[in-house]
Amino acid sequence: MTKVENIPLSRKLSAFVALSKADLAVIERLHRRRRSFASGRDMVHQGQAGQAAYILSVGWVCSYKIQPDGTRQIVDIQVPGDFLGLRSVLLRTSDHSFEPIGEIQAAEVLPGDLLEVFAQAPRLALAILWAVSRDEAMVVEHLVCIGRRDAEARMAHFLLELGSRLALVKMGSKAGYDCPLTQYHLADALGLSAVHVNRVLRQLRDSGLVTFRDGHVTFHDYNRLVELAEFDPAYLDQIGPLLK
Amino acid sequence: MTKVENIPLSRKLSAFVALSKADLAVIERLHRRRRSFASGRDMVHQGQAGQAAYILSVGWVCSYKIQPDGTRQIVDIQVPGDFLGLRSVLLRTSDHSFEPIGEIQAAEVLPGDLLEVFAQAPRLALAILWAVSRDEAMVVEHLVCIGRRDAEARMAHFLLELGSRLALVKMGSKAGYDCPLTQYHLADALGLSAVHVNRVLRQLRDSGLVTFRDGHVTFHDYNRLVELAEFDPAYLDQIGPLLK
DNA sequence: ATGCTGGGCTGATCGAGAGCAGCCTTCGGG
DNA sequence: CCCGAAGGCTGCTCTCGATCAGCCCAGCAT
Repeated sequence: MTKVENIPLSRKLSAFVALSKADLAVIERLHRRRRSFASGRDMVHQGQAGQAAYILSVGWVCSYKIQPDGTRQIVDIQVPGDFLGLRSVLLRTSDHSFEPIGEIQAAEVLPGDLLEVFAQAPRLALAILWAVSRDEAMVVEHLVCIGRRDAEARMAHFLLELGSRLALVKMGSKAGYDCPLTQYHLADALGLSAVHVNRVLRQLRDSGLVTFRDGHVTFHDYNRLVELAEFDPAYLDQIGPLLK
Repeated sequence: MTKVENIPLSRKLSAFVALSKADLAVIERLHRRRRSFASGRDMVHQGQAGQAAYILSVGWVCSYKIQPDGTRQIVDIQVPGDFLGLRSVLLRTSDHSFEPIGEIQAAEVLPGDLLEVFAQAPRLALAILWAVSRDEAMVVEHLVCIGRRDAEARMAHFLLELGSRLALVKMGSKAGYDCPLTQYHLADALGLSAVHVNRVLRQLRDSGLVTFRDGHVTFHDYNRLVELAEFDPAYLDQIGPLLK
């Protein structure tokens, strides 16, 4: 068993709140029901009822919605330390599906566990609420990206955001990060065709900004990329006043 | 002062939970700090800190994000009974702006009020949490629309969703509803140009599906429109198991 | 009365990105 | 050893929707 301080969720929250021993103990307890899921097989399928939530500890997951015509839209990517499916605990049925990208490990969280956290570790509960708000802010930013930016900016923004999120859990830096996504994932996330994703990636590579290749993202000129993407990490970095 | 049962928030929540006398009393108390806002003047500007949240009682509001290049994306529309700005209470600064569409009235909600609700009316608190989740589900659906549907389907979906939401607070039906939005609002919400919005509206009108004109939306063939939009109101209608 | 502004409407042109078609490489399984 | 599938890559054509330009009408301020 990894040390509590190295559980991705601890790392992520620690970046914003000083976690007490008690908080860490609760985080550890939350991870008691470990589950593994195989690549590609949906963990939760849209429309499914009575779902648990999870805390992702190893691997990546994407949450998406499928249209009747077969096209899909990836709404969000989860990386280690992220919650997933919290909303399907509150609503009866899940409104979207979750697909593991590669083998993953996640801790199952039942409604009862949440009540426990809220009762025993209010400070941690607040931190979780904050994390949920942040996820929501990310979805909103994603919406803006798709609605109002061109393909190049979308891609740049997406890769930068992932970088920032991974940096929080020590899995990436301004130099780059490992990334198990395929170009199809990128297409489904950004509302583009796979073909066009390929071209955009080449464009970005040719202009010396960023390389996406062989499961690795390498930033060549972080600052110029930020500029191109109009990437403002404020919505990722800010901490709530209630947590200070 | 209107009767509590007719406050839009009561109407909306009543559609899903049986509210007790005590719950209604709390709702009434939440509406004690009434504010009016003039058309077009942002109530909250993106980046502004230390904001209150509001419960909208009269009029419509849109929440949007402005890009550096001036284009804007409307993320969501609020109609009577909706919360707005709840997230900016939890995060330090608001990540988007709110613009009243026409004169509006809203009740100010301070962080303290929320704590009060959670302490005194846990059932109502759950209902609020549910409402927030539902709002989130709407944003996700919006994202899918923009990412993976063409202009016509987007428009149809948008008008239908608004219709369903308004029906909840008795301000609309399958026949139609009053709608203060301009074609510019539609454009900014759907990620289209105003010009194209106009064309799409004409198309929908010419094919006898729906008319958007003079501040009124009229459905001519609700079922065919639902089909065109692939509109599935499941994400709007479902109630959480915890509330039953 | 006259201009001005906001909202709606239309035509013509242009371009980003979709769709289609096909090729290459790698990798895992019979 | 071969085959097929998955992922990546490229060229060509075509379409959806952006952009530009301009007109119309109603309301209102001067």
